[in-house]
Parts: sequence; C-alpha cells; structure tokens
Amino acid sequence: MRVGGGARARAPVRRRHGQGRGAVRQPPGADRRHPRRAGEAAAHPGHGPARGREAGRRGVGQGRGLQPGRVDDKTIAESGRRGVRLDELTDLFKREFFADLTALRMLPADHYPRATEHVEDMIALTRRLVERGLAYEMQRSVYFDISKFAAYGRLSRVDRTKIKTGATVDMDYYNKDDAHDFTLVRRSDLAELRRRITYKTEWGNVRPGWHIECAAMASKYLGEQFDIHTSGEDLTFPHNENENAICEALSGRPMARYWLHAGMILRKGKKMSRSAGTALTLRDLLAKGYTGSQVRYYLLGVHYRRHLHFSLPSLDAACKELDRLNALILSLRQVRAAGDPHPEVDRAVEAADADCCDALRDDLNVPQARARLFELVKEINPRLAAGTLTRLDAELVLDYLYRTDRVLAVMDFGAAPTLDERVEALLQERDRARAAADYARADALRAELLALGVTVEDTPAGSRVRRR
RNA sequence: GGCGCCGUAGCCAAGUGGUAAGGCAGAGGUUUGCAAAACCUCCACCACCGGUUCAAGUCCGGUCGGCGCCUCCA
Repeated sequence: MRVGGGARARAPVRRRHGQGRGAVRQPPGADRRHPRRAGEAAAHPGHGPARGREAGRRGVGQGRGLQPGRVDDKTIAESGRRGVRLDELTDLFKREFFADLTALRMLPADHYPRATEHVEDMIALTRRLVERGLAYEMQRSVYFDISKFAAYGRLSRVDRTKIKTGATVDMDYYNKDDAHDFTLVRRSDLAELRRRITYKTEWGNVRPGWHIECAAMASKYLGEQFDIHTSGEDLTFPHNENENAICEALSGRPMARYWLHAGMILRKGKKMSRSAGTALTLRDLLAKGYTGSQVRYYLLGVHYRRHLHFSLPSLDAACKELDRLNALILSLRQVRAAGDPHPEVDRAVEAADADCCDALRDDLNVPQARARLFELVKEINPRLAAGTLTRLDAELVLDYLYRTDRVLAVMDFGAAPTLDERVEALLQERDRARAAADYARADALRAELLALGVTVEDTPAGSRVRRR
C-alpha cells in the first residue's frame, strides 16, 4: 500500500506483523455535528483500517484506532450554556457521535479514551517535557519550547521564523518566551475554577491543552510511535505539528510513520462553518431522507486527499449510482439458472477484483476502484439481461461485490425482499395473466403490487422484484 | 504577507511523460406486450501563456482563479 501525495512522494507502507496501528482524529467534542468531521471519517482511510481483516487483506491496512475524547473550550462553554456538567455533555456528544458513526457504517475503534480520565497522563507528560528542558512554566501555564525541537515545522512545512503571530490569538492573554511556543497546560481561568473544571498541579490549577491531550492518549494506547495518523488538512498546522513535536522531542521518533490528511468539505465555496451558515450535518441529511450509506458513498466519491465541494445534486447523482449497484445485487440474487459457471465471467471478476485491490493499495484510490467496479457491472448486466448467467456465475459476482464492500461499506446486502403470501399470490397471478396475454390484467396487478411497495420487472429469465 | 493544495466535458470525478477511466444529466438506437431495468452509439481544444522533451493534463517558469493553514475555534 502506498500513501501520501501532492508535493510529497508517496511512500510504501509496510505492515508490521501484518498489522498496522493507527490513530484517528475524530473528537466527539462540541463540534461533533461539524460535517467535515463526518467527511473526514467516511472518506478517511483511517477508518479503512477499522474495516477489519478483509480490509487488511485488500491492502488497506487494519489495526487499532484511537479517537480521543476531548476537553476543550467549546465543549466547556457549551456545557456552561446548557447548564449541565461537562461529563454529561460529553456523554451526550459521545452517544450522538456513535450514532453518526453507525449511520456511516464505520467500524468502531478499539479505544475511545476520554480526555477527562487521562488528565494525569497529560500532566505526567508535561512534567517529563519540563524535566527534559523541552518546556517551561510561565505564570502557571506550561509552554512547549519549540526552539528545543529542531524538526519543528517539518511535518507541516511551516517555517517557524515566518509564522505571523497574533493573527488568531490574543497575545496579551499569554506570556511566553517566544510567541511561537504553544501551550501544554494553561492556568485555569475564573469560570473554570468556579465550575471545578481544573486540575491541581505543581504549577497551579490548570487545564490541559488540545495538543497534549492527543499526544498523551495516543502514546498511552498506541505506543510512542504508531503507523498511521489520520487528520484533516486544516489540522496539519498547528495541531498535528504540535502533538508530533511533543512526542518526537521525547522519543526521538516521529509520532506516526505516516500522516494522512483528508481534504475539506466545502459548501458555497467555503469550508463549512456554523458561523458562516454553511454547516450541514449528517443529521441534516438523514432528516432529508438520505441514508447513511448514500452519504458515505457520496463522500467516498472524491479521493480522500482532495476537497469535496458539497452539493445536493451531486449527492443525488451518487445515490443513483449506488442504486445501480444495489439493483445489480438484487438481480443477481434472483438468478436461478443451473449450470456451470462461465470461464469468461470468472476471468472478468478476477480481473476486476485485482484492479480494485490495486487501486485501493495505491493511496486508497477509491474513485478508481469504483470506476473499475462499474466496468464489471457493464460486463455482467448484458448477461443478466439476456438470462445467460447461471446461479454459480451470479454467486461469483456477488462474492466479489461482497468482498469489495467489506472495504467500501456502501452496498445493501440485506435480506432479499421477503415476499409475503399475498405478494407471492399476486405475482403468480400476474405471470398467468401474462402467459395468457391478458396484459390489461397483468398491468393492473403490477399497479397493485406497486401499491404494496413492490416493483416488478420482466426479464427473459422471468420476473424479478424490487422492494422500495 | 508567508506556507501548502487545487483548476479535467452541463455536473461529479480518476489519471504524477506516450495522444483523456468511471458516474450523473442529455441525444439517438436496440431490447420489451407495455413499463422498468439493461445494452449500444454520440457528447473534452485537460484555466491561460511560455519552456523542457521525440512525446506533457502529467515536468519547469509565469499569469489568472478557487480553497486551507499561519499556535488553542476545534
């Protein structure tokens, strides 16, 4: 498998002991509804790994995920607004987050550490940094001294001498040796003290910062270096740079061997944001009647590294495309013809399978794998329409689709439409009417079936049904 | 201002040197009792300018346009 791209060369990923370990940034924080998060998740190779053994076999990698919970300004502020305890709010976010996760058919990670339960680890990590001279205390806050870490800026390709400071931060609020140093733990403010969201340390009452949270939990659960770190391109700097600085300054090795950064989801030409009124969430889409699978398929339509310009028409197009795959599955399941499999079908399936694997192995090129998938569809459909496919052929194709979907997780392999006795009776009656050339009767029966939610399609190999 | 990413048909989107995958929409056709589905055919001067090369969407330089980040909003 290879990952990376853009200006940087793609790098081969070697799986160690046949298993990759990855940390996935997916914080169920106050911004949980942020659609970018959902996009990150679905389009994210980091979740590819979570797709299990089959995914691993297909070269997408597998392993342990990590999704740190958070304690951050927004969540704290939100809990204050709602007048609920911080852990109650994070519990709620966590539940909602898992609901989204399930809707998007993502497999859960192995660990979901809560920041609030790992503050000791964060403080211990901060202490180690101070002891090693990599961080310093200043007015009861502790800052990381980036001058002690020569590789600072390598990951994000940011030249620290050119960072424009104070652009987004009120520098008067902080007292640092160097404006570029970042906060590890910050002294608690009055509101936090009042609400007891604060932790006693040798430096005073503090609250851990974002970067130390992730660094502490990742190193605790994944070790000082793990294989793949996924994130969004907007988090490369400063967050990924900083969490890496913490880890690498201590261990001498980069926090992760590979960093995968997903592109943004744009709407109306801009990164989605609630303040700009351009935010759209998974929940909004589900409310409009789209399924999680459809949204997932849409999000997978763009290579993970590129940005996706969200629009409902393109989502609708993706839905139609997915419908075609699901229709094929249903049709294949209704093939009953006996006989040996055709060698050409076997060859076509094998070739498509190999090509799809290659595409996924090449920096998770899902769009390419998808295109190849449709090329097979075009080979299979004519045989299906002509009724020349045998049951065994159909199973071969179904097996391929199933295996591919172990990675994509977008198709519908649910139980075939179960036909109750009434529907079955109507179908048989319609078949008799058609055989007797009583088409008026047949059409009336089709209308009746449609009213029951069953679409009937006639093929040379007999009628087939779709339930909608 | 700095750093980075991007600009492929009406729309979405692959393609990191050898004369443009796939999907949606559209047009024509085949098949079908009808319908649906499906299949076939058609639909790209790869933002612009210049350069390197036998050969460039693909490499280099420039222009225009879009997006992200620039230390705590995550």
